[in-house]
Amino acid sequence: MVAGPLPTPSGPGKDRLRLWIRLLRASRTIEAELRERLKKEFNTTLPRFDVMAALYRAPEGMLMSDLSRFLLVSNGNVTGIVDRLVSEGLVARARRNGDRRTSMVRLTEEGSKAFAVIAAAHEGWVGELLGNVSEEEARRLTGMLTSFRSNWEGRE
Amino acid sequence: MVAGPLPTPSGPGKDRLRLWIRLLRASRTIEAELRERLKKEFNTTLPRFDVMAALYRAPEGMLMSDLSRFLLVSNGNVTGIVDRLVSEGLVARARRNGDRRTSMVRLTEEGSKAFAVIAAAHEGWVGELLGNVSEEEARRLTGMLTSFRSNWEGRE
DNA sequence: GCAAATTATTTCAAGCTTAAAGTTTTATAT
DNA sequence: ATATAAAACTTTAAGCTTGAAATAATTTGC
Repeated sequence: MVAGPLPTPSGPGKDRLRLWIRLLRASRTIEAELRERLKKEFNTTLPRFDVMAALYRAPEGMLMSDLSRFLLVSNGNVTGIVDRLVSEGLVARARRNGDRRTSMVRLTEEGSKAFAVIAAAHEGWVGELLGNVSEEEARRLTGMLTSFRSNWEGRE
Repeated sequence: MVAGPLPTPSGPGKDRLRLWIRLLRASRTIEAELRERLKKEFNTTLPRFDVMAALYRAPEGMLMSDLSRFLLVSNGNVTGIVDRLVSEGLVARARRNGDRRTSMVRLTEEGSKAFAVIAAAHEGWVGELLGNVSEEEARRLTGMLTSFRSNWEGRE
C-alpha cells in the first residue's frame, strides 16, 4: 500500500489513491522514528506505549475488549502485550465481582510513573518530527482527518 | 501512539500531537479494512501487495535493498516476503552477472497478471473508503502531507 | 429451570517486523 | 597483493499481528 501501481497515477479516483499513499508513507515514517526512539531511550515498544497511553487515560481501568476496540487491534493481540506488561510489573489485571469473564486492566503505580516520563519525551518527539507543520496547519489537517474519519466510522 | 496521554490534550505542541494521533488512527483504520479485503477477496496480505506494487512499477526489477528502502521496512523483512512470493510463483529472483551479492527481483508473468487484477480492486476500495473526501480536498491534503514529508526527509 | 445463543477472553498457527549478528562478495588502501 | 572495510543479503530471536478455534461465564428464550 505504499506505492501506486504506476509512478504517477492519473485519472478518476487517482487523487484519493495518491492521498492514501501519502498518508500511509507519512505515518510509517513517523512511526518508524518513534519506535526506534522508544527502543533506544526507554527500551520499550510502540504497542506497549499504546496500551499504557490508553490505560493512563482511564485510571479506573479498562476491559480487554475496550482496549482492543480503542487501539484498533485484535483481541488476541492485546492479550500478549498486556501479558508482557504484567510480567514487567507495569500493568495489573483485576478480576471483577460482577462478571467473572472480564478483568479490569490498569496501570500499576510503577507503570503510571514510567508512562508519564515516556509520554513527555514522546510528545516532544512528535513536536519535533512535525516541526515543519505550523500549529495552525496542524489544526486544519486534524480537522480534515477528523471529519473524514467520523464519516467513515459510520460504515463499520 | 493511538491515544494522547489525556482525553483532550491542550497546551503548546498539543496541536501537533493531536494531528499525529489522527493521522495514525486514520491510516490504521483504512489499513485494517484494506487488509481484511485483500485477505477475503484475494487471499493475500498487505505486505505482499506492497512488494508486488513496487515491482509492478519497475518491470526491469529491483534489488532487495531498493525494495526495503522504498517500502520503509527492514532488509530481513523483505527477504521473508519475497521468499513466500517466490514460492507462490509470483516473483522471481535473478542473479546478476556484475555483482554476485545482489539479485534482481521482479514479477513473473503470473505475478504481473495477478497484481493487475488486485490493484484495480484496491484502487476502487480506496476510492470508496475515502469517498467522503472530495477530489479537491484530497489534492490539498496530499499537498500538505507531501511538503511535510519532503521537509522531514532531509533529517534522516 | 435449562438449552441455546451471546459475550469476554485466551490460545493457536501462520505470517509480519525489527534489530542484531552472520555470510558472501566487492571495493579500498596500502 | 593483501588485509581491511564496505555492501548486499540472509538468518535469528523476540515480539507484534491477525483470524479462527477454544474456553468459560453470562444472558436469552421458552
